[in-house]
Amino acid sequence: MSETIGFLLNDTARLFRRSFNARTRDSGITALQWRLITYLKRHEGIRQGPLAELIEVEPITLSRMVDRLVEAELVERRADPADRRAWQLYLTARAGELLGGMRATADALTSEAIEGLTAAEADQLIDLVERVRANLSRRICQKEDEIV
Amino acid sequence: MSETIGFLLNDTARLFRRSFNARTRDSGITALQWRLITYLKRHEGIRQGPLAELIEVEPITLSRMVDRLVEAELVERRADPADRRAWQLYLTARAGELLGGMRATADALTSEAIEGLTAAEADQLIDLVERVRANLSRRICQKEDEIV
DNA sequence: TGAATATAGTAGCAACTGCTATTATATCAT
DNA sequence: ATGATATAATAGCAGTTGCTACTATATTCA
Repeated sequence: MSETIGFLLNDTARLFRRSFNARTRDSGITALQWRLITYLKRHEGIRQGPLAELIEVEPITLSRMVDRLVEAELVERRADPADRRAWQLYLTARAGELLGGMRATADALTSEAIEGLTAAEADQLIDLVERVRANLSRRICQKEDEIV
Repeated sequence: MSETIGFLLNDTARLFRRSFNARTRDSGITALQWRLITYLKRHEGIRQGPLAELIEVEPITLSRMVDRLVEAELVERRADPADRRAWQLYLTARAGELLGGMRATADALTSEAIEGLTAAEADQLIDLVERVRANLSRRICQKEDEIV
């Protein structure tokens, strides 16, 4: 049964996404797009590479998410004056407008998800998952090759 | 910060998948395909619908995973003699051969993921995530509509 | 300065996921 | 028995994710 943790986390994360997306379908924005926007909110002007590293996805994954957000007029790419290969990312005014409602939705979903957990248990959940993430994140940085 | 749990779970699950896939690339089988096979191992002859419900994905999602596994000659669809709309799913001999190696890989990855956690903490992690999953799963079954 | 190397980002391909709509078959009610 | 409804599975469309390979630009070092 030792594979349970990985599958369990995967299932739970998927249910989270599904629930969030079901509630925000009208807005046309998904859970993961919203997440990207919240990161961007605190790092305006960041380049794609560092942002990809920050949220631990591959650059190409981020690139495509940005494509869609630009298409939806939520994010703006501006040329980096210091490096002609790079883009700097900025939120549009429209993104700012969306943030409030999304936040309320996310808060409500989170409350429902941790229903029945004490505050201490919720804290511990976060702590434990963060430790697991750190373990896996370290592995990824080692590129898996050295492990065999 | 209350959206953290959802994102945290999502990130961690993704890192899990990535790590697993990096180790099993040679075999040509992904983490999620392997998971489906382990379920099938214990429910041979099950139909697609009930299996989709069991692993809590949409029927169409399962249908496509089965498509690929059939293509890879790991799963076999047999017509249900009692219902001409339905398929019964069976593992092939080839799937059985793969299971052993995969299991070892999954076990190793799990150990690394929970490195630094005591046995009690690992148990608690599973317990807490399962409770969250149950909360979300209940929501999904209510179809989200009644919640507004 | 000019060649080798590194970095920022993207293209093609493919797997996973779900929504809405559709087809084929089964069941139920009249 | 037949018409209405329900169920099993799939088709089209789209978002997320990552691998490998590639282009364009920057940096380094010889």
